[in-house]
Amino acid sequence: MNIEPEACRVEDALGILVGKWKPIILLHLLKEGTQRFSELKRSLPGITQKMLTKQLRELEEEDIIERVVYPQVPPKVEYSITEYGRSLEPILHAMHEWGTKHTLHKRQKLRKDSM
Amino acid sequence: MNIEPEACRVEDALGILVGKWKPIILLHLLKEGTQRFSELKRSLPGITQKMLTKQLRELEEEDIIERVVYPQVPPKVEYSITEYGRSLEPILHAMHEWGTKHTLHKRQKLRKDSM
DNA sequence: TGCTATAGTATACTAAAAGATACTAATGGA
DNA sequence: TCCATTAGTATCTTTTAGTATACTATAGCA
Repeated sequence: MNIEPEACRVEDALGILVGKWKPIILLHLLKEGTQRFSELKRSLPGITQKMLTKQLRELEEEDIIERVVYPQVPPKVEYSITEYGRSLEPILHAMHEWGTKHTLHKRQKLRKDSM
Repeated sequence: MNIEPEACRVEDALGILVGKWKPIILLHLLKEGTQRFSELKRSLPGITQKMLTKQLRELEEEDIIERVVYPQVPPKVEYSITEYGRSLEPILHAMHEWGTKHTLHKRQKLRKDSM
């Protein structure tokens, strides 16, 4: 792994995953498959329309998700993970694994600190 | 992988890695081993003292790095990755791998768009 | 005596991310 | 006729992240 500033690409992956909502959006699309805008919104309690739209547009821009508009009223727009987007799965998985262990670690630390 | 909001731990890993400087700091410590504050600062062109201190403190707080102060003047403080911190390596590696592919992907997309 | 080096802290500032709230178009149904 | 529905925009405010710059203590050295 070449970590020289010019060659280090860790930031690229990070840049795509970063944001309060992006990881959850991706995990949902990975798990549930194609989802409508309103379905995603319901799955993400607390997100505003504006934020959801923004995150989706950014992910679309990077070819991570695909947006399909059905020309009907009321509107219907479906989002799904692209094949390319699926390649992020190992990272998300590694982070989830680590996060689970981290929770234990923190818990142990708390116990130790309170002794 | 359980992605339910209460059980999803992806954010934990992300939270630790996020920041303009944290990944680079970690990669440097992983590659070079123990480093003094000033060595790190020289390795991170553009970072301010305040930022470096802040990032290091946050990483220390999470047990990712260890800080050792030598009681001498001028001061000497050494930072190194903990065993626990090393467990982040798979994530960093996966991100680096992905980032490398992503660069190619973007390049191909640009070529396609300009046709 | 005054300078350098080290690892910081203090204060003020700017920029970016996120949140709150209100608004829109067009159709189908009561 | 009026209301609900959907997938958004438009504006504004707040919060957080990051930058710039100046300051500190103290030993050793010229």
